[in-house]
Amino acid sequence: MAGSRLTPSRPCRKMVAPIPSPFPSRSDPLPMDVTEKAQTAARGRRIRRENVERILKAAELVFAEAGCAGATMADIADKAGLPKANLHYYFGTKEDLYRAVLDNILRLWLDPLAGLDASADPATALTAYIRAKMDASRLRPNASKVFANEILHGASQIGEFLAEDLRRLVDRKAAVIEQWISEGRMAPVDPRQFFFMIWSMTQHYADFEVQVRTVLGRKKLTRDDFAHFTAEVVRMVLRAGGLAPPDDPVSCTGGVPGES
Amino acid sequence: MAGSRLTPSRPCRKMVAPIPSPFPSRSDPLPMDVTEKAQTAARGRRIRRENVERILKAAELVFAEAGCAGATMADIADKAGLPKANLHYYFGTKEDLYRAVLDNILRLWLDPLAGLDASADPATALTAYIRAKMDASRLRPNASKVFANEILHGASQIGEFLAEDLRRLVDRKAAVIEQWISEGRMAPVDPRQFFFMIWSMTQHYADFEVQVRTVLGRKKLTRDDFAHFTAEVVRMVLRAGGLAPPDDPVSCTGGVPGES
DNA sequence: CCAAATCTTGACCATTTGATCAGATTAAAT
DNA sequence: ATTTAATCTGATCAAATGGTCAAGATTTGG
Repeated sequence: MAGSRLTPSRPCRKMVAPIPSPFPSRSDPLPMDVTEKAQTAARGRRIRRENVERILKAAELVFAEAGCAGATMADIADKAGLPKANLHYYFGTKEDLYRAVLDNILRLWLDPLAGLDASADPATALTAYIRAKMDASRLRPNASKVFANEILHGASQIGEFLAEDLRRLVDRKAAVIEQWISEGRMAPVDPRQFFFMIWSMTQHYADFEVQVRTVLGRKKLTRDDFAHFTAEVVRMVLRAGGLAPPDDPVSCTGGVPGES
Repeated sequence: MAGSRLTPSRPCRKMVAPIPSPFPSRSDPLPMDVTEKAQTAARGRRIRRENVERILKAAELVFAEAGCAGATMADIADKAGLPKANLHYYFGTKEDLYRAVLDNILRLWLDPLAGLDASADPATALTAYIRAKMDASRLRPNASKVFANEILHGASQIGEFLAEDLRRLVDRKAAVIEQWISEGRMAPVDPRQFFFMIWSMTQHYADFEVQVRTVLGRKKLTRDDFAHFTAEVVRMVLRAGGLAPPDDPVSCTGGVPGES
């Protein structure tokens, strides 16, 4: 279990906490005994699986709304419909729970980009990528917010993820962009800045949703609103990359598991 | 003074707190007596002015690093080099201090966009705007982070600012873009989405600095790094708006007061 | 130089909140 | 059925933290 007895370690306040491993770790259900048969059990035990799921869902919501420090175990417990002591039973500490929520999100984070293939048509591939990201912003805004919050406050929990997994993936995909450029199929751009552009623009619609909504004078953003945003983002990004819009064989919108 | 005796009001946790007025309010130094001669005094009293400045600076840093809920008065006091009780003397509550920090930032927020003039050359005007925003991200990253954090968690403190001041300004400047479009000087884009693009891209370099730095493998982002980012952002945004790069009479970088 | 106003600050609360635990309850295994 | 493992949970605690206060120090105004 993580340090918590002797060193309170100030859960989320200053975040000098230990940085977790990059990916393969499964950090949520540890109290079974000490993490040992957590793997086998995580699949088997029905009750455990259901409760873990419920807690993670509630936690993502609360962490998104209040940040790591602002979230309270009591609030999460309420939203999950379980007594507070139960959260500590499944997840040792608040920080452990926070990390578990982050873990889920990280997994989700790399997927869309991983699909970018050099052999595809640039405009088509990028359009699909942007759509996937916009879908994620629409369907999993809380995941995006938790991630944004973590980065915003120093990424002390996911430093290794950024430096290892994400960095590697970006290196690989930057090569794809560079290849397209060298083949004359795209305007010359710094591939990494190009990715930053796509990330910031698409995530903006989740992280800054309140601002978007308010400036637009909307009460609530609808599916149609998002369709418009998506089309507009695609247009602008493609032009930024010196690309004509793809033939658009069919306006498939991809899709992400989703929560709301 | 704000409610704190009977209704703890949970400062930053859930943010159901009262929304401040849009702009003309000066919410920082109220303990003098009850805000009355705050205005005249704020200018006069030397000690007060210096301490208020010191506290605000430290507060912006801590709020940026830890968020509103994660920040502690003790930490801010340390960074400001003053005893904690002193903060409560100048600013009533933590929430008041947070609002004062936000107030400063909001003022800073509208300025660059306000300069966008319809009579100017689109490419030149937008380039200047983007540079101003990138300078702000480089020189006042903490301001950007505090703002981002506030939006991310529901903007309960600046709802009125968004709905009134910012909305109005955006409406006015969207008209400028639309005019340029109708004059055939820009590609047709949704002006508001275009602004979102500029905001998200430029603020990304402050709010997500850790990610940018880590993915790029840098230890620290230099002035040159930012110059490169800026050039790249300008290029991409202009292309997105169907604009050729401006003649660039002189590569003036504008400038923002700055803190670091 | 005196008095009023302003500022300073260590000591001190009250509340919040993460975390623990032991006994009760339920599910799984034999 | 009986034992073992897993789960539940109310009560409780200790630390962290926002906020208060009153006495003292300093500055300002006349």
